Amino acid sequence: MITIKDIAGLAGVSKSTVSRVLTGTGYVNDETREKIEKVIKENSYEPSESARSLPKRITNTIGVVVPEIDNSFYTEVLNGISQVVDQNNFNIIYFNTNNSLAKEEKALQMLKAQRVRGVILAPAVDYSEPEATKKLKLLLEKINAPVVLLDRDIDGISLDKVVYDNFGSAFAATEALIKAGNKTVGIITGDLNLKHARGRYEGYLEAMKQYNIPVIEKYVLHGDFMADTAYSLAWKMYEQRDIPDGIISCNNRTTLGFLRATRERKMKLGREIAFVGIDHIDVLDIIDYKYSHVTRDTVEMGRATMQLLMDRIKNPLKMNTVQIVPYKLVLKGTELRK
DNA sequence: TATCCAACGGGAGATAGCAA
DNA sequence: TTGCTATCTCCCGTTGGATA
Repeated sequence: MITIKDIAGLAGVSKSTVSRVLTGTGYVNDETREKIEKVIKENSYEPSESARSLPKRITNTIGVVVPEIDNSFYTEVLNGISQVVDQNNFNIIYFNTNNSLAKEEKALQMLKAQRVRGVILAPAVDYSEPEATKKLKLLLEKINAPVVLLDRDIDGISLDKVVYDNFGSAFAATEALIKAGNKTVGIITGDLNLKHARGRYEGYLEAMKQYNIPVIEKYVLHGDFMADTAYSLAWKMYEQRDIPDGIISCNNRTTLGFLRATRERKMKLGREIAFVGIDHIDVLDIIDYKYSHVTRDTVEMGRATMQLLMDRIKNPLKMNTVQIVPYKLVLKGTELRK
């Protein structure tokens, strides 16, 4: 690896003169500057960011910790984050925790060691246990950099956050089914140990209550936000030949699992079962697959999160901000059972 | 004005010193 | 001789102060 010392040796100057050329500070003779720039170009030298951060004790690196990097929701959010990062000449380190608390703790430890400028955290778990929350608090304090929560909220920790209207989105999905004339409405839930999953379930319950539609327990399919689980639950429901008029699913993966089972059972959406999913699945647009859903601007959600972090870096003393990302109902006819 | 020296900081790797 | 711990050295780029 070529270092500033090598460049200095090749140019016949000290490394501090090279440093002044790199930073554009201090006095450097024009002839010497040109000579150094020539050597830098010839050797494709690029300064080490980690070494640059040593004297300043800060970096221009942002740590992003997400629970499911393979979930298209997070890839779209990361796209938004990257856009703001690029505009501000920062760098990103990504960590995927696979919804594991241990991996999340390890990621945060590593971000502390990297002396990152800020952290965007989409928590792996619910932190419903006070001990776990206390441990996370300590960990975040040690990082000594601003943290913004993404998508998943944590009770008992005061931070900037960008979260989704989970309650409202599930309410809207359920209401759409009810307004379409469906008399029985079911739900494939997420993992109800998670706060955002409970929020969506409560939105469903509230819509049912407001429209005086009874919640039938057998139509409440307890999932975990994973496609395979939703697939098994839907398959089992079809096998028993006892299905509700309509059903909502609580995230993109749940929708995929449900749609797979529906296709395999040769059931027709909007004819034999009405359906509204939470989250848009862009790959289905490619094959022009139409299904009603509640969507949100995920790229904008990423941009807003990163912008919030930039604001916090610039103004550490400002009041905490909570941004709630709005939902949008997109009806394609599958909400209506004919 | 132009250039150099040395300190800074955290971590990795090397070395020294000690006990078993 | 081996294993462990403590200490030292080096790495990197930046920067304040010294020097020519």
